[in-house]
Amino acid sequence: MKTKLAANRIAERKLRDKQARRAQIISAARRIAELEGWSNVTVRRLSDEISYSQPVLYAHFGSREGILAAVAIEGFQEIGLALEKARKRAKRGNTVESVAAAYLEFAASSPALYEVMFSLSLSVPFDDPATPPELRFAFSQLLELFHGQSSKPEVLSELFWASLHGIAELTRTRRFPRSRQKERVRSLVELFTLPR
Amino acid sequence: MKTKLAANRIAERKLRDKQARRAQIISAARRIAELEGWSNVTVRRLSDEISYSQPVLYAHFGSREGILAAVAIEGFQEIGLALEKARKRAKRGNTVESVAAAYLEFAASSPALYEVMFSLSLSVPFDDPATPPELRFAFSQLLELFHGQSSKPEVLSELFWASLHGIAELTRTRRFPRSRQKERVRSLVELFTLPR
DNA sequence: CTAAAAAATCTAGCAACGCTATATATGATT
DNA sequence: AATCATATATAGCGTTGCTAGATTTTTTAG
Repeated sequence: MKTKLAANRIAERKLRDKQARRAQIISAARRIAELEGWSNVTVRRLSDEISYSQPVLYAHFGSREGILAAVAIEGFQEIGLALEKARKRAKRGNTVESVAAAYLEFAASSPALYEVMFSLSLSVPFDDPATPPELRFAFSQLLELFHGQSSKPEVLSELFWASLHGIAELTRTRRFPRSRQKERVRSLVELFTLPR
Repeated sequence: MKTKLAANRIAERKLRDKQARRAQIISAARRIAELEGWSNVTVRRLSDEISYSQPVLYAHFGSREGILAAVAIEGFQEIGLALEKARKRAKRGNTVESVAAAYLEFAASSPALYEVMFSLSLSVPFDDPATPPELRFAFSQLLELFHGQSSKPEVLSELFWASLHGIAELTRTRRFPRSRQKERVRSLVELFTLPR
């Protein structure tokens, strides 16, 4: 009897260790990516950083891409929370602007994270049930914005999302000069808050 | 004297050969990318396809990334021409819709090409003089659309471009269901043709 | 026409990558 | 304390981008 309880505690500790290491790996990947780009996030480099051999990483994530996917999902969770916060904080009628600003702020402040969220081919439709809940939650924050406002809230929020993504991406890759960013956002908000 | 002329003809022929091979390489890269994805476009594979050894490719492009960049520029040239055609063909007042459709059609019909056009870090601002003319021409087609229409044509066309790019990208990576594509485009056109 | 010079091309190999079969060490069980 | 299971490491495979050096081909010049 006593042994069973002990075994349980041991199993729990092992689980904790496992999760801690998983978090370490993800965190190291994010840090390196943000500082040196994703091409420097190699399995060898990560295994160095966490002082374990390579196969340990493969036990956790299966592949290098699995690691990136985990980081991407963390990113979707964070952007979802950021958008929710922005939406709830905003004064009535200001939600679109507030959310747009939060979205672009997120993309600009963690460019590598944002990059991996969309460069990966984990690529599943947003409304698919197989889609990770973090993604659905993030998108639901955009949906929320146009819920009562329009006859086609899905279409409008997809469009809004596409616009934000386009701005974020073209800014990240330096196609857009940062100088006009404020005007761009102002125009965007105007377009999406016009009476319809 | 005769020798000099002969030397000239030889130089010309060499130049032609060189350009032909360059075109072969770019073409092979595009074909493979479109059929099997960019990860299968390796320098060895390309050197096989054109029946030359690897160093020849490096003499032409300097690096694998150089090859991709050349493909990307070809892509910008083509999309520029496609947009110009669409703009000129359109009936008065229909230009926005026509160009939007052409843009998305281009992205959808050559996804790998479109991917490399934006995934690369050749990344230079659009109005920078160092930017390849192919890019500037493509963007000028969008600028043209809002030239008289708005007080800030740059901002509006940047916004339009971002929206199109967002839609293209989120469709390419299957985040957007194709089913609503028509409605998305209709809404987009509405937004950008509203009296302002 | 032939030998030297130049240009074009290939061979062979390096370092780094993702990934894994196999061996070894560590920890739990009886 | 001996056995078993689990965790971890070593070492290596095949492939990649890239390049130094050897070799062949083409051009030039006597």
